[in-house]
Amino acid sequence: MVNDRKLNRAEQKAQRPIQILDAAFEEFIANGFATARVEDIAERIGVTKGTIYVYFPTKENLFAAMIAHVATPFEELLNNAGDLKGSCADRLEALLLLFYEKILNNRRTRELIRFVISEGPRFPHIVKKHHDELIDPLFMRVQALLDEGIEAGEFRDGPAALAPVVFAPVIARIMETLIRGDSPHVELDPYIRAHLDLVMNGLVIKGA
Amino acid sequence: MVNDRKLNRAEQKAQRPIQILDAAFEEFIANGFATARVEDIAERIGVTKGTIYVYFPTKENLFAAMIAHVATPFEELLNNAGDLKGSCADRLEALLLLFYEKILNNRRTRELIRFVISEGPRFPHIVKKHHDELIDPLFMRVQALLDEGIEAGEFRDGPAALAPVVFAPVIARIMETLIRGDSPHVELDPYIRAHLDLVMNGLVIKGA
Amino acid sequence: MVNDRKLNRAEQKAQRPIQILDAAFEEFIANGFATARVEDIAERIGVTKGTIYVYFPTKENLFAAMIAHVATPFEELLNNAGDLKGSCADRLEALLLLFYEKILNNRRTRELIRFVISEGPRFPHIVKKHHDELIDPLFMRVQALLDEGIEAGEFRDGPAALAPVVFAPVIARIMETLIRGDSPHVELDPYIRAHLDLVMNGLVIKGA
Amino acid sequence: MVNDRKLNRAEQKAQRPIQILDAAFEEFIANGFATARVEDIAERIGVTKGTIYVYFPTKENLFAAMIAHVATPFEELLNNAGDLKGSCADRLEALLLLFYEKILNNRRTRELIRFVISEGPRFPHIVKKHHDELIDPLFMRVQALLDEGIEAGEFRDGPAALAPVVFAPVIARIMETLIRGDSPHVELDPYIRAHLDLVMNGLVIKGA
DNA sequence: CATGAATGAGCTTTCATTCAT
DNA sequence: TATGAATGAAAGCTCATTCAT
Repeated sequence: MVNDRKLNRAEQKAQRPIQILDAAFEEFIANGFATARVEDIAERIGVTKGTIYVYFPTKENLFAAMIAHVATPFEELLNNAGDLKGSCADRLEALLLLFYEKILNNRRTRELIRFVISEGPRFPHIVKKHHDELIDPLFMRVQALLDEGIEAGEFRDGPAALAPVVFAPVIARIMETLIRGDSPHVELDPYIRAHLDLVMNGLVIKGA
Repeated sequence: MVNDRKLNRAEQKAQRPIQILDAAFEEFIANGFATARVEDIAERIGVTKGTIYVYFPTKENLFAAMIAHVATPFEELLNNAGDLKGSCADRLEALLLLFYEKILNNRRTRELIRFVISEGPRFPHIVKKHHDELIDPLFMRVQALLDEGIEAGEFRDGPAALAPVVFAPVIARIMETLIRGDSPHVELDPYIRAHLDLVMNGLVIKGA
Repeated sequence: MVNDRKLNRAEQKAQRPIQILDAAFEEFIANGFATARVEDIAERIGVTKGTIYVYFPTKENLFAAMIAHVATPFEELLNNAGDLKGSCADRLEALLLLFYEKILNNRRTRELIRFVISEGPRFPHIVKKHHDELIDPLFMRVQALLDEGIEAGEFRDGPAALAPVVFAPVIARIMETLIRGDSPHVELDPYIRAHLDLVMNGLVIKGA
Repeated sequence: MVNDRKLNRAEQKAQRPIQILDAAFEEFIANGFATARVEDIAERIGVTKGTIYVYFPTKENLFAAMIAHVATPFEELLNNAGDLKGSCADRLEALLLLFYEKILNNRRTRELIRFVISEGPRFPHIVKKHHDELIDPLFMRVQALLDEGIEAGEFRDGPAALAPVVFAPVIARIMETLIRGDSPHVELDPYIRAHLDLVMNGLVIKGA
């Protein structure tokens, strides 16, 4: 019991920075960097302003730490993307579906992209980090698969085999979600089906 | 010359609001709504803070007016989009090229989209207006062409014929431009070619 | 006709300062000196800010001129007060009634007193002027009549024969009107009757 | 001494709002609501602007709180007024003397009346409160005593028995004090004597 | 560690005043 | 004379940040 409580306290303290970062995430997406108030972040977890400054020296610093915090799951995503099996077309399809599930369908990743667009001009390192650690690896992953498919004679060797274009509908859907929230113009399932259908018909060599 | 001077007073007055809106556009995209300073907007056109308030009662009001100001060219765009000729495939291609030229390649339109994403949560009417007057008409225009192509037997009647998916690479490219500025990962020409290639191969019935 | 119009124009110009002072009076009583806006004063007479400054160099100056303007009728009041006839008691009664009619019942005089109280601390010369030209002469007038009545054996020679006390109900009624506006606690007629009754019973020697 | 220091923190915090209200009182009577500067209020107690806003959300709010603060002593006054003994005439005299002492002779009460007159048009709730809680109860108290005296055969049953008229010299004297400050036209003692003398001679039935 | 009173720089907004026309 | 665009000195208010407890 005593042990338990001690552990809890210690654990609770260890949790504090994470609580703060989570609260900061919510407050920053709701209000943007400039408009969000440190006091409101503190209030979300039932502490006072001063406490935030125990853990983070400035608001800017807190913002950067929050970005790093919510960007963490990417590594996992990129790792999972390596385990696919089957034909190149099957793997491309699986990869795109994985992106819909892990990027679009994940609030943190989605809102991270909003930060990149809205705060990017004022926080260039966020943009750089976002590309170096998320976008570029994703594109490379897709491009590698496209190249492999061409080599294997599965995909047409045309200009169409450009990762950013193949990937574009995922991006566009994220944007729509960021802008419209949860009342989309077109349901997600038909959207994904149309995306895959277009890519498969546009890329795959029919006779193959 | 004499004429120039004669018109000066009246003209300058008529120009002032436009000067302000243009300056506001620059300052707001550079700093966002909350961070932009009214004084800096004034300085850009060589007047003082007070002058801004002669024309716009509040900063928020100025922001909204600026949005309306930069959104004006849309009407022109949508009008131009009606004059296309040729097969459905040709017209779809022409339409997409027009979008690249008029939307992606137009700084105002591009940055307008950044505002929609970054300030949307705090200015919901901007989002609504943007959709009602820009996005929805564009999608409807594309969808109408897709439907016409299917009816005419030019396009496959598959799930792929979904306007947002066909249009997605334009959106994705805008996003990349917003984020990376003028140093793109992939050059624009090959990107466009890949987009059109994918769409044509994915949609058009080959034998036709 | 031509003559008529010319005269009108000239007259109209001569009227301008008076129009401004009247408008200033209204605006200053509605909002106080600090809160009243020069622009609103101008608007009341259908001109623009600049016009006010053609006639009055500063807002403060305008305020002082307005005070002098609305204080003008006092001279007339004090002159009228000299023409009374009859016994001292009759003349005291007539004098008090005259005050009710000319001071209480005159919006300009009433509001002038509000200015003395509310702006007095910031405009000491208004207070001085108000006393030298209005209050002191009035008190002296009343006191002279009281002294005359005592001399004549009409009034008791007691401490009660103090002008400010005899005059007090007029002042108190002005205050009530300033504060409550047009919905008095007690109607004016019974109030005046009570005032005169008290004074006559308190002052006049019954057997006389 | 030790005690002094121990209580310091908690006490100082508890005192802060009162310090602010007292400072606000001084600044507002010196300059009026519109002209008074929050920064000057802060300076009076050796803090900065921001501190005021820790305790009061707006200047207007501070003003209203200040009014409530200085109006507190009224309750005490009205309670004291109930303990009088003796004949109706004696009690009336005692009551009027009490008013001179507690209302005229109390700077807070006096200046409160200035606020009612000068800021009343912009703060109607102050006027209402002032009447409901101060003026009306006072008049009712006086009127009750007058009625009792008439019933008891001590006072004449004439129109003179009107509380506002009987009370008027107190009001008028307050006004004079507000306007002239500490250099009155007539000394207070003879003024009060004249007031009581007039009332007693005007009201009391001599033979009684 | 956590608090929260206090700070002060900085921003929006107002408005008396000026001046070229 | 009259205008009204422009000014700029305030003033109210906010909030990231500090620090004694």
